[in-house]
Amino acid sequence: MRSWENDLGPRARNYTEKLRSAGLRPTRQRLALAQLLFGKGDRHVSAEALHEEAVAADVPISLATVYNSMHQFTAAGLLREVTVDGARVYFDTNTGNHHHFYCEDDGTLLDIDGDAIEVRGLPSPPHGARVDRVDVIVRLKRR
Amino acid sequence: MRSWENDLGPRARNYTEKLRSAGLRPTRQRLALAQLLFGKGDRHVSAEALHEEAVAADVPISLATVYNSMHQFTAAGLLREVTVDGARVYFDTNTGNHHHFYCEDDGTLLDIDGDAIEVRGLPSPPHGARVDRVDVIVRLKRR
DNA sequence: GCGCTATTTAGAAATATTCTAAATAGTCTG
DNA sequence: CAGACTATTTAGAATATTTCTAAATAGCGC
Repeated sequence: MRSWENDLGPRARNYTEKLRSAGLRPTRQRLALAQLLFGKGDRHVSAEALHEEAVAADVPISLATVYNSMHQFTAAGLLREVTVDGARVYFDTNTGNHHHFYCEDDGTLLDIDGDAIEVRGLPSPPHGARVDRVDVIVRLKRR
Repeated sequence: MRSWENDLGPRARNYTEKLRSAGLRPTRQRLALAQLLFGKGDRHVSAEALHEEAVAADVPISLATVYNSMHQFTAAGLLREVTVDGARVYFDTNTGNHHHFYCEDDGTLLDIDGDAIEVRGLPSPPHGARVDRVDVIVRLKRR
């Protein structure tokens, strides 16, 4: 038995269902990514980093598939994209109401509970547009 | 007399002073960019777009110089970088307290006066970090 | 298992940005 | 204003991230 099969373990069925209800076939690659992403706590991860994790866990997967899957997960509401610097996109496993601290020095992200924050005085959107989401990014520097 | 010299016109001295007080030599390229950027109202512009404008105005300038200058202007506090989607960086001539509407359909940016908005309940930053800036991005979709 | 289609893949391509080192242009001095 | 000194600009190569392509593979229903 190969390692990636072993690693999926008894939880595999959970993600199988999760993917199926999102309308995504539970392939080995998507199951492995789901496990890495949702297996333990909220995460902020780049495609490149996730690919490295998968490879390190002996899951054979290409970078293109990681990108494909991340976008499919995002479209299905399983992930959210976070853009904080022009350089790369992070995928956030927390899809609930929340915002972010962004540490400009080391590029780390930290969740801020959405219920803790209130944004007042927002002007109404221009004609013909509706508000899709409000993102608050608190940019940090080392003191 | 070449066109870019002509185009700089009587305002050139203003930007000369503006650049000098920012610690930047008033070169022809920087003067032309300053004119394009600050000549009329607040703007959100990408390096590529600004380069095209300059070329269209018969200002001989390379894309590398546009990038260099934008970063120098930003470091000098004359511009601000705005990141809304991973694809590119916008340079914003409004360096005051404000936020943005971002139209996801066509990529346009619109300023929101910073005094109109209040963000309440912000948690204190993690130990050793200070808040550099709070960015509010209101993402819009067509209705 | 068979066949159908979705998915994955390697590698090329596209896009945005940065780097390099050689040429050019401001500025200061006399 | 010529000469020298250094900052700036430049073309083009390099890098980084993400997307595309079309060929191979793998789920899944029968």
